[in-house]
Amino acid sequence: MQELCLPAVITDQDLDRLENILSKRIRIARGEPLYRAGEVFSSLFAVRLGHFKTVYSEGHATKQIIGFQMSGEILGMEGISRPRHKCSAIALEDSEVCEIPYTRLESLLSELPSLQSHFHRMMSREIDREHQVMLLLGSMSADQRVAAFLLNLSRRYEARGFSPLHFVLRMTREDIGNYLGLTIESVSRVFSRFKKNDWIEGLPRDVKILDRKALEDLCAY
Amino acid sequence: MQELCLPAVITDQDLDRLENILSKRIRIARGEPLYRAGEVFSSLFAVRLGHFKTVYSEGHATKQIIGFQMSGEILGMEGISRPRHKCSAIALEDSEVCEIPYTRLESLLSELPSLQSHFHRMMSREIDREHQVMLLLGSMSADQRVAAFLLNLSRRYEARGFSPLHFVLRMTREDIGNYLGLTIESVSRVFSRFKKNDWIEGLPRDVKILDRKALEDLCAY
DNA sequence: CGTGAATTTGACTGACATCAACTCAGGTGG
DNA sequence: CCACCTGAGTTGATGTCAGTCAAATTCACG
Repeated sequence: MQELCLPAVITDQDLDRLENILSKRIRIARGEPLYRAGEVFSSLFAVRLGHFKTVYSEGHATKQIIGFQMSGEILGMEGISRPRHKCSAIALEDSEVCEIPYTRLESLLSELPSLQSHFHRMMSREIDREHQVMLLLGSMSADQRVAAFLLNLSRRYEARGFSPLHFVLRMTREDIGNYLGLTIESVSRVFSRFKKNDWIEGLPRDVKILDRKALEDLCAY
Repeated sequence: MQELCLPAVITDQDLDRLENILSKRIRIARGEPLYRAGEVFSSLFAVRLGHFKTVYSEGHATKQIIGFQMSGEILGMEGISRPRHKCSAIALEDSEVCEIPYTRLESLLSELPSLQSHFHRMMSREIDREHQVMLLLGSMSADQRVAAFLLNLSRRYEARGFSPLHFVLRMTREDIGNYLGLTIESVSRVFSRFKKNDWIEGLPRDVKILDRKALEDLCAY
């Protein structure tokens, strides 16, 4: 339940109803899609366990990774506006989600003003997150992008009670590069540079942040 | 009222109430902010007349133009998640908006399921729009970005009943460059190239699209 | 161990940025 | 009415950061 960060004003009775909606759990194996671009939208999903990437694909070859989702985050909000998903959500490891049928959620929102308000904040936060990515893609150097990426993961793990300075990258260099608008090689070179500066260690997948401030200063510049 | 594209199922009585909320009009002179980053969020705004740009500013020098809004589009949704705006909305010409006090909108949404559903689709569409911008910034060449930008404007003017092939750019080259992650000079060079190819004419501000297909093919590549 | 995928590293290239000069339109004041 | 100014836009010369191509290395897994 904490995934939705429900405000305290919601009553136990309300929670029961929400619990009811959230009851259906789904397991997704590593590499498998939770949903695919083109499929009919019908539910949101709350990540319970594991990690996902969401991939936007416009027509032909062009693919863009829109974000990486970890436990407690919501998948599928981009589908609300249209009959069909325009993104795919792929599990980066064996994962588990709760399905939230959208029509049932909507009727519940009408009855629970505080849940409605919470839901709107959640969508708005997604918009805000994307603004940050646009800033990153629009005006940061390769080094700044990777630093911002690491700091973002760091903050999110910290918010979930994990170490903000030591975590495992669940995605490949290719995924990171695609997300940050860089090539694999550039991402790799930046990591090597950070390592040489003693800002991080333990690559490739296992990351220890040694000098958080250096990374922050780099982004702030 | 057509700005919100209200579904037909809403009754006249409902409309009266919405009309009530939307009654307050505000005029904004060219170059003036409708709201500024840091101000307390309290309302959404529906653009009635004119054009705006929304600028995201993180801390110090970094500014990123997030989008350009024209009549019929909604401003301020990024503020819902937080006490204060993180964007500024600046009028690109003398403009007029309707203020939509957010708390009143929220209570109305609870009462009108179809309006609620419409509002969610609107936020989702904004998320989807930003995905497209991320694709553009993450993996398109300078030429493709400018072409995509022109085609996007073209479609939006067409949807409003204006000519899709002849319109005026309300924003400067600097604004366009910032939005597309390019410099002024690069934007200018791309326009010149398009002009030389006879794909467009009538620069600088007045744009006639002569070969829409060429632009589309360029993006689709 | 051996095989293929992921990652790193190096040499070279190219697209866009940077720096700088120039053009043009609009507004102002003499 | 025109000289002047200012800011937007264009164009050219040069520089650089990240992409491309290629090879080496490490890692995961049978």
